[in-house]
Amino acid sequence: MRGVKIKNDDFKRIQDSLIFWYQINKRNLPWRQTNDAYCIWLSEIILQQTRVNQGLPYYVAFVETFPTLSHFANASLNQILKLWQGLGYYSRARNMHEAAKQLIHNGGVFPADYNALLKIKGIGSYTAAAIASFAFNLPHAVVDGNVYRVLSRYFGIGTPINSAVGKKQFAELAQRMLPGQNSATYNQAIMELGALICKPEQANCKHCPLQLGCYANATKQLNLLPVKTAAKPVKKRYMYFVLFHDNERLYLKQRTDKDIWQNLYVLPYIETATQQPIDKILESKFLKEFMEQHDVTVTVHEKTITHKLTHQHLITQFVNCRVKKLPANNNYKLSNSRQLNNYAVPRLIEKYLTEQGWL
DNA sequence: AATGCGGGGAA
DNA sequence: TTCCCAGCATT
Repeated sequence: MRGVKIKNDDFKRIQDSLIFWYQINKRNLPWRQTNDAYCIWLSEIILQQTRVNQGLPYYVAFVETFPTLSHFANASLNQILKLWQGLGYYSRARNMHEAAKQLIHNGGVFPADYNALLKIKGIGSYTAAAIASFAFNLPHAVVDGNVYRVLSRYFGIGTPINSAVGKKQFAELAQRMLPGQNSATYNQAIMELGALICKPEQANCKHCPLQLGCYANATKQLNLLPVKTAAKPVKKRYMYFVLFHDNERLYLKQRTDKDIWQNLYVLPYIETATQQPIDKILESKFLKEFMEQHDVTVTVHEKTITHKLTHQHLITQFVNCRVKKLPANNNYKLSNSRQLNNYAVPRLIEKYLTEQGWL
């Protein structure tokens, strides 16, 4: 990588090129039609680690269902989680709900100040800058995955973006790059360039407004930048879910541990340290007792389903246990098909229940 | 500084 | 398959 020597003269040209390109090529996205802090906040949280195409329908649904901060704050967490279902990283929904209640308690307005925004649950450096910029037109540079990519490639900066040093370096550079005028448009522009042109793979350099002067383009190192320290290998988990039901109602359990899917509902399950033949699971205490006490019709879903999360792979298998009448149980919540619509469940469970005709 | 947290789209 | 997405909280 080349040494980072940047003349301030370069900045004006880069800023103007980016903004000019953006005005012509920007996507028409609903959160770009507003400067309402609540809507900006909602969109930014939804878009954390989430592509626009995936988050867009959720944003529309949330604005529709909860038009204002106070609507959002007054909803129940379960209601919010249900609407969030399928989007992942559910702590975002929990943090938003807490933040909303807190904000309403303090008068119901978002602070027009970067450091005050930073104190709000679920708002980190990126989101604080985004809200400060897009809602209040304050001069704070956003630094997200797009910005890391564009800056590291253009300037040839090889500092790992997930190191403390790298974060500081890129944050300072991004802030220096920020124009005094039109900073909000510039922030949108550099992210849009990263999303549409300076993509992780197959960057479209031929149509890039910054191709002249771009280090990675000149040296053909697009695939080497940005630098990121290696991630840990994914962990494997083995989970066996059981659909206890009587055709009318089924058992659900809400997850409470600091683990995946916190606060969401799942079917009763057992987890094992290693993969087990399903017969072994059927003989386990978990199922055996139930089968001895009831007249059970067992149907095993023979194929295992691997549900891939970013940091762990869940090797799962489903068992259908039908009884004549499902009794109440202190460990589980009874739910019929209609009530099921009020409980947020992980995608994995949603798919199985849909397959089985419950959703 | 390291770790955990979802789900899906693109190549 | 692999990568990574408008990141953040916790330890």
